[in-house]
Amino acid sequence: MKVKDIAQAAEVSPDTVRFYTREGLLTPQRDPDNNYQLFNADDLRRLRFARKARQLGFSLPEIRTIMAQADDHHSPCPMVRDVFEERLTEVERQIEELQQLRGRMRSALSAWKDMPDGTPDGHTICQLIEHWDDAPDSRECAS
Amino acid sequence: MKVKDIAQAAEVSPDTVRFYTREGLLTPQRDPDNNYQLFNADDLRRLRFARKARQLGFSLPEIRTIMAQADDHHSPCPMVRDVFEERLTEVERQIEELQQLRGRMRSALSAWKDMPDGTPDGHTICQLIEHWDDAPDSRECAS
DNA sequence: GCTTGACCTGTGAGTTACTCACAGGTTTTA
DNA sequence: TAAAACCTGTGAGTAACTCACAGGTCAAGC
Repeated sequence: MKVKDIAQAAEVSPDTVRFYTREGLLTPQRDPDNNYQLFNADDLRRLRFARKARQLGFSLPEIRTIMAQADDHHSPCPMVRDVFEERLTEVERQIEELQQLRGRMRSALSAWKDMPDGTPDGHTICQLIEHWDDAPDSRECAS
Repeated sequence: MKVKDIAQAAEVSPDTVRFYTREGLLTPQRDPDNNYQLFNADDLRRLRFARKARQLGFSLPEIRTIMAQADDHHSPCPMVRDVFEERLTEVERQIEELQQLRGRMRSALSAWKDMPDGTPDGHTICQLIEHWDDAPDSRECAS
């Protein structure tokens, strides 16, 4: 398989394939004639694995580590589970944050709509935003 | 006010102040003696406005445009509202996505915990991830 | 045999909103 | 007066790609 083939098979862009290769996640053979990269079924499995791991929130360095451990016949289990749980916590934090943001945005929009003719002047808008209550996460920053 | 003063007043880092200045969001005077940047109350208002707009999801270019329109005595209203509604939609989409991700992660973790001794081998983990059902957003990609 | 188009190669830069580092000048404090 | 704390501009680093460029290779049609 050449770049475009494996890219299509894994539903990613050829650029992503090249990028992953540069990053060492894929290590294709070379066609001695033309120096083209040749990917095999194992490369495809690794690429698909990488994509799914990305969807689950693993970073590329993490994925690289997992793959390296698997290649060395070590179980990447404990590490994977740790990272996984960290990621879950992070995802939950992000959901909270976004939900709060959504709430603030909705009340801003309704404040907007309650305006006399629905088109306040620039001043009013600036005041709306300026008098926004300071983010609830300003206290978290100290961590 | 010098950099550190305005930074403290707006609760941001001096680096952020310098960055915003570089980006043209702030246009301080200069002390002719030492070339230090001198910020006034208006700069502080702009900085606070920018920070709050950022919390509401506006990008720096958007904020720059809003401020420029306000400076020209144009009402930035319609644009602001449009951007705002787009951002709200985007935030809601992100919440959905993260909630689905959370669901998938939780079921992965529980599948994990149901394993015989809680420590499956690398193979099992890889299979867990490899047989992950392809992201629900793979259909959205076509847009 | 030759042109055209699609593919390949490596590399470097752009994206976002900062953050950090560096090297050197200035001001304040002890 | 010396050290600490601030200032200056600039350049690089962050994550995970994406895009662009310049040039090499290959398959198909004429």
